[in-house]
Amino acid sequence: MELAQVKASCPDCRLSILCLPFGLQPHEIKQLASIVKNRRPLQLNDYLYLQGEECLHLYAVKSGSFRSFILNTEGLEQTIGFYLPGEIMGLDALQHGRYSSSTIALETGSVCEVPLSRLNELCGQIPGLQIQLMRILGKEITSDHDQIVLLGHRTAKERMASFLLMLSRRYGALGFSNTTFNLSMRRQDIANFLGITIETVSRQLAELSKQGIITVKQRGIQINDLQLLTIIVEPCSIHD
Amino acid sequence: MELAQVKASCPDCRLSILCLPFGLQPHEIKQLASIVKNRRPLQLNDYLYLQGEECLHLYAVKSGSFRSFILNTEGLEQTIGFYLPGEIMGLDALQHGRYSSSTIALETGSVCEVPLSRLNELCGQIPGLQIQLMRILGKEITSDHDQIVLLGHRTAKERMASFLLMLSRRYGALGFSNTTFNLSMRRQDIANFLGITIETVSRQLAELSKQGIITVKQRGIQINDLQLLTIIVEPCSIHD
DNA sequence: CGCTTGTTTGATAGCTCTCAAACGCCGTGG
DNA sequence: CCACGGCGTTTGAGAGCTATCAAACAAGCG
Repeated sequence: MELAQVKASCPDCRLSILCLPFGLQPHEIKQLASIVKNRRPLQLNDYLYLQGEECLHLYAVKSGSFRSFILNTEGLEQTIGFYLPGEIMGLDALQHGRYSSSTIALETGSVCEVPLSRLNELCGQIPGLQIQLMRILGKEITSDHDQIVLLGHRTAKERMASFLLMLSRRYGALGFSNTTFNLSMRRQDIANFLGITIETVSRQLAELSKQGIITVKQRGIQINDLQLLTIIVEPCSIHD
Repeated sequence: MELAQVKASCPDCRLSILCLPFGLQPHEIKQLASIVKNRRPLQLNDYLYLQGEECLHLYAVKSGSFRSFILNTEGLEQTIGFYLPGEIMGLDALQHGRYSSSTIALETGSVCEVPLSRLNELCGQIPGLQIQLMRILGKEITSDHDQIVLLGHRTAKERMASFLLMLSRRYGALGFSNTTFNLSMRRQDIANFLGITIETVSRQLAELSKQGIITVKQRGIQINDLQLLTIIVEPCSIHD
């Protein structure tokens, strides 16, 4: 039995400025909250949804973190992305109404469940909600494009630096430290996401650590020099 | 002076089943057509829009083909995707209202210009249009995810085969031959898109040609064995 | 015909993968 | 409290794929 199918409280949620309610009037946020439900918390390795499943809901991360991945014909996982609080999951189902990836909890976490049909109705009534949904979709697209550039044109060191900077920015935007954080994913997940092997991830982290740019303690990451990390990603040299 | 700023004729357009009008009622399609304008044709290497420019319009390809790319801090182009007739360009601007990539004509072609503000209004009035726009955005996201998988986990040969199959499918969907077509892009564009070098593109095409799977004559491609090409992309082996 | 641009082909170097083994953390159980 | 085993991670050595560099080749055009 579902225990926690209670109404969400978007008006009081500290994540609302990153999430669907952004830019809406208080009464509109209440309308939105009325269709959103809190799902029972998920534990490590619980599936939020499965690839191929009919998509009836989008999900917003309330707490914890998630990993989405695609299974190829050989049955191998290929990690597509990670989700942190305030981010929307399930957007890849909008084309055909079925999730084209699976999403799994990387740690204990909770999500808000948004019924797709009700959301579509509400978009017709609240122009600002439609705009914000478009913005979120646009963000997904631009971040996918960034990932395409990363995978197409970056070395292992640059990928690793870029990954750490991306997490730094996202944690920072959430109000957490942008220099000290814990990785919620395994090395294997990072490697798969970056299109390299876990050995290469390990070696690049060791290298950055040896240079003093970061400090690594298991899942714990401390960035000692954000600027150096940025320079690795964007050499800014002028040779064409 | 703009010469061809005439109204678009979505109701008569053979691409409408692939494009924004899909699923709409005839009178709704007329409404849509009333806000869409035909822009003057573009020639090879004409820019449709520039990265960083304010986004006032989305564009649908009417004829020809286009390439979108991102300039990195070193001034190097990184090709994000190619657009064929019926496809929508500019979606990556929905996040911030500015194009995050540039798009350029690969040959003489024409586009339909869709004012973003009018489109948003119309989405509020026509639920089906909002749905279809979501579907198109979802398609962009899933195809970006496919590209992420390709760049993250595929060899040069698999990338080349996958690229040809993708074009085959898209040309087929347009009613053209799915086995014989001309590449509108240079080898350099293909290489950049696939995250490999032009020499590798050339070698892989030569290899596929030597195996008799395809026949290459300059830009002309003929696929002699679609099934073999598919097997290269999806080995379907069962080892985990 | 010569120039420019784009493509193909060849030889070598280098980055990352693969394979292998050691290491460390952490739970369980004696 | 400590031994043990499982899992994830780190480290090392060698191979392989693709990039790089170089030059020949083809096509289009004045």
